[in-house]
Amino acid sequence: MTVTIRDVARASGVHVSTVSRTFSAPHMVNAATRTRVLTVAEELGYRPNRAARALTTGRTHNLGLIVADIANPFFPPLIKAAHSAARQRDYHLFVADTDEEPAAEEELVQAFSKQVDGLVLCSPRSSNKALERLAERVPFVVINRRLRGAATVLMDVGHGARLAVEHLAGLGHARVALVSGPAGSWTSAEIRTAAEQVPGVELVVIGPNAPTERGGFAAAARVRDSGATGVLAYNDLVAIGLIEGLGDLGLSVPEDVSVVGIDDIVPGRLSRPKLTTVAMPTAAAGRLAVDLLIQEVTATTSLETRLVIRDSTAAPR
Amino acid sequence: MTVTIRDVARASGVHVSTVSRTFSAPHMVNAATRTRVLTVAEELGYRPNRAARALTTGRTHNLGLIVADIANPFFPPLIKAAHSAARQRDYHLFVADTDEEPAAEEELVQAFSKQVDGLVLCSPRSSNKALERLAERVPFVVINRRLRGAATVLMDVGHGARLAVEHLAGLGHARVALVSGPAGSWTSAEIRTAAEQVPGVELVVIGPNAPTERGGFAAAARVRDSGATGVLAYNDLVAIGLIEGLGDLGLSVPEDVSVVGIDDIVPGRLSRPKLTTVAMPTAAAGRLAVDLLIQEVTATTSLETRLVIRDSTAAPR
DNA sequence: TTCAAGACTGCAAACAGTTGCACTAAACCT
DNA sequence: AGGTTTAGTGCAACTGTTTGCAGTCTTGAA
Repeated sequence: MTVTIRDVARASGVHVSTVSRTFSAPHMVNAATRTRVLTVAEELGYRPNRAARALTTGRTHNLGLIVADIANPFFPPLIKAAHSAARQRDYHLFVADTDEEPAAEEELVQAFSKQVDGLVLCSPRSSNKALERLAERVPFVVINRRLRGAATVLMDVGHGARLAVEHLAGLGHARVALVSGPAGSWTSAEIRTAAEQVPGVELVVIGPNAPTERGGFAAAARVRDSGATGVLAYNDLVAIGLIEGLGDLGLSVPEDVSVVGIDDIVPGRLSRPKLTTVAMPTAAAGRLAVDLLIQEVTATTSLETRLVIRDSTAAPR
Repeated sequence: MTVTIRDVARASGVHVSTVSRTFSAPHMVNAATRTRVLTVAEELGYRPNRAARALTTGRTHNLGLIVADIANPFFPPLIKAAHSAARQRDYHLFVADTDEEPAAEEELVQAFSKQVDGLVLCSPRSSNKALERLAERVPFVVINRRLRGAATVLMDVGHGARLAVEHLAGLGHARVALVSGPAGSWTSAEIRTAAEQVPGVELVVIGPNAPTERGGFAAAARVRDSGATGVLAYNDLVAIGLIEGLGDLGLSVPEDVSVVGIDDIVPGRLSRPKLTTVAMPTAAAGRLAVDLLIQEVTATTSLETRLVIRDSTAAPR
């Protein structure tokens, strides 16, 4: 049925080990034999069975990527970039979704451990010690979370948040609301610390909030009541929801309130007004994580973020 | 290093075959032995190696999903649903992106063939004969394309398009523009045929266009010149681009022109005006495709679409 | 001419599991 | 009591590939 290395060996009159070598160590086999084997293999449609190969070599040439929610617009560009980086080096990529459940995370890591050479974990929610335990089973790199001992890829939201608040300050906003994310989120803390350090603006924190449109929508009244004229939202979805909520309260953006989001997801570019936001280098992060994994280097990288100014910010009235 | 079936066998005083059976055929082993093996395995942290298992059984318990572009908002909900369906039955999912290149498609199918029990191909662009050839190597189910002999999951865009045009007609639009997609697209043809069948409206086709915002933006002038007051766009991105383009020409939606999109992607819900659109059951399609694959049934399914009326359509002036 | 080195290639033992077959006891029938 | 079934377990071959070792054949040098 399926054509194996033995079929190729038989058909080309050499031993299986020679066939094996023409694929995994071509320089060790005579040029003539090599081309003969290669053409026979081509004719027969032979492709080495990676699973079998993995058995002896211990390398599967597979990688895994675990995210909280595939359908969250933040992740697809990251997944795409990771896939492309993996593909370039002839790796295949498992993708998995934890549905925001930390338990699923651990389960998935375990399940993948024998089948991949490494994993990329995006913003993992598991405890430090759980992660340390898992690190013994399979190498991984973590995106968007600090974890000593593991390779990490960070996106410098802090810097981005500061840029955003400075931008608002520069426009003349003296009172800025921070519509924060879920309690205990590493990113949320990072944003807050950075935002607080900008001189000349009074920061009022509103939250915690769900990291969704609804979260933003629900925060609208509190934003209005805060007296802030500028807002930094936990992410673009929150920002979009907030803009809609403010609209329902009769406040328009950017005329009455300026809003800046974080992430630079596609819907932010498409919604009206076009969202001013902190662009996260998600594609770069995905690509880099995969490269680190394949090269087996343990490093901590911090990727730069930048501010994308569009139509949701302006000078206060 | 890594704990194998032999370690478990030794530690629990039975033969490897018994350990093997306690995992893959528990009813064949004595209850007492079974629990003993199980606890030992747990202590040692043993997990069966799926790749090794695949070697003898021929089943990998892996599935593959190939899409044109992971970052296109149309796909993530489908991927997520496919993943969740796979996970429920203890399958792992490879995800791959062809970057819109048919050649990559064939290459990926080949590369995956030995490593998966089946593949899901979303809107494959390869030729019929290429697909037929590939079908010999690995079972697959096709989404959004008719292919005799293969299991297919269709979403009935035709019906959706008809609903959309009827909706416009019902509002009083007598002349409707169809801003079509790329030449040769199955979907595009499907939409057109259906739209033409609605009585009482004059249909003008504008296209082909790139299936992106830019494609829609670029078509704005031709839409204005067509004299149509209602528009059905190839997809939501095109619709959003078109709305922006019309805006730049001084035409507002829905006051001057009504626009309906297709797909019901997230940005359509978030942009202003909120887009009236034909909802595609992408999640259902992903889930179903995986189920068909796992159950190895060859069926042709057509999923219903429905019209979601929001703010981008109204009666003409 | 003889030897050593080098280039290829074959042999066979892994890798981590599964599974048909054979074997042993115990239980069940007449 | 003797034969038959049945449950449980072990044995060993097999899956497709890699790889250390050993063997053969050239080739070049002394």
